[in-house]
Amino acid sequence: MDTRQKIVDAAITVLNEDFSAPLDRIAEKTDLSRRTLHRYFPDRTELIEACRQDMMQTWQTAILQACNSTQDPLIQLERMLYAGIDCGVRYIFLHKLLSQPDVNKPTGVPQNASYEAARDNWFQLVPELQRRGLISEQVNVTWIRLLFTQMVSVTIQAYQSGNIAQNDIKKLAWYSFRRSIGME
Amino acid sequence: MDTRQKIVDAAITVLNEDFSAPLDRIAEKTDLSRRTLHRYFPDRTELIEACRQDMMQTWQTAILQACNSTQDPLIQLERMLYAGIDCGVRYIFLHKLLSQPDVNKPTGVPQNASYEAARDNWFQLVPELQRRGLISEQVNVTWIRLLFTQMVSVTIQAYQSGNIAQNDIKKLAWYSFRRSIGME
DNA sequence: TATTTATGTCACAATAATGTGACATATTTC
DNA sequence: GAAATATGTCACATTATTGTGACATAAATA
Repeated sequence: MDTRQKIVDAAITVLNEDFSAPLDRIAEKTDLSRRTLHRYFPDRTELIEACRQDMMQTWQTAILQACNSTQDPLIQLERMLYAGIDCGVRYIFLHKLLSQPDVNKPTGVPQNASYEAARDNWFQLVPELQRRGLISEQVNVTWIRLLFTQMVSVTIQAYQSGNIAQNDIKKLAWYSFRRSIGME
Repeated sequence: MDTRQKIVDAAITVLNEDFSAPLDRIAEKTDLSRRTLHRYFPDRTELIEACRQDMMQTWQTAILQACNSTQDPLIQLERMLYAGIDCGVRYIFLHKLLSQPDVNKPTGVPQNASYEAARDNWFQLVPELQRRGLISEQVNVTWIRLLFTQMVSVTIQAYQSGNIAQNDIKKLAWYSFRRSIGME
């Protein structure tokens, strides 16, 4: 498997739990030496940048696929949740990273364009569902977005805990999520 | 206000976001010098330990109060959620810390006794509600516990976002939570 | 006011983390 | 098997972080 990707994967996992974790921690997780890690990523910031790119790419692809797979916004929402879960820690870390603007490179360049597009998809979806009366108008869009993100997080933790049947865990997540936002 | 407490508060907030954050970051948040911080806490581990104590104490007090305020387990659950929200970042960080056993001091001494008691209250509550048929037996206890924790997290983020009316935010949290675990 | 108490500033040593060069050893590719 | 490529090991300089002592200054208190 691609070494570079292996490093990014490990970095995403480690940094998601502890953003200031030393690079040794990441190298250790990949079973590579720190020296090798530095061969792929000259310094810490470049590694983080690579993570950001990777996360955005993965998420964008997943969300577009979810949107294009059907016209029904309800099913779109469901598949977006599954997409988030499939992206796993990537999804979590991405949103954590983007919500801490101080971490981002201070370049005014909006490299996020395609991500923004994906995000817009999301934001349009909820009001659409509200118009159709499927989600209560009472529930704030911000609130729903937070619930969504955290539901992905919960699901990942549940996977890791091993205390829950892996088969129906996604369905369970969808059940809890849609009810939490007032559906059905 | 108590300086020591001010430091612990800042530490909990900062370390919750970034566990390996340098002490300067915490000192900065308190508007104290790092030197002063070191006068109260000789080293990093002692500060973290103080945080742990503080968090356990706060949470234990809150949860006991919630339990003793009524006999109705349903209302107990609701008040426990409010208690978690009131504890704020404390609650989040406490559970994050306790779920990473490597971080804890390797002393086999169970200083957590009283906390454990508080935790047991929690764990007895859900099965009780399931017995009474108020929560579906289908939903796993682990899953509920994760949802609970994340709901506290969501609420705190919602507070911070400023996009949601502060008044009814707790009720909203309770609404989303109880529905997510299959109630009503 | 004199004295304690809390805090700040600065300098400093000790340790930890980062990033790089030089060279050895696998591993792959041709 | 030889060349190219990837990785490991070690040494090293640099920087960041940590923790402490010495002294100054501000604030509270007697």
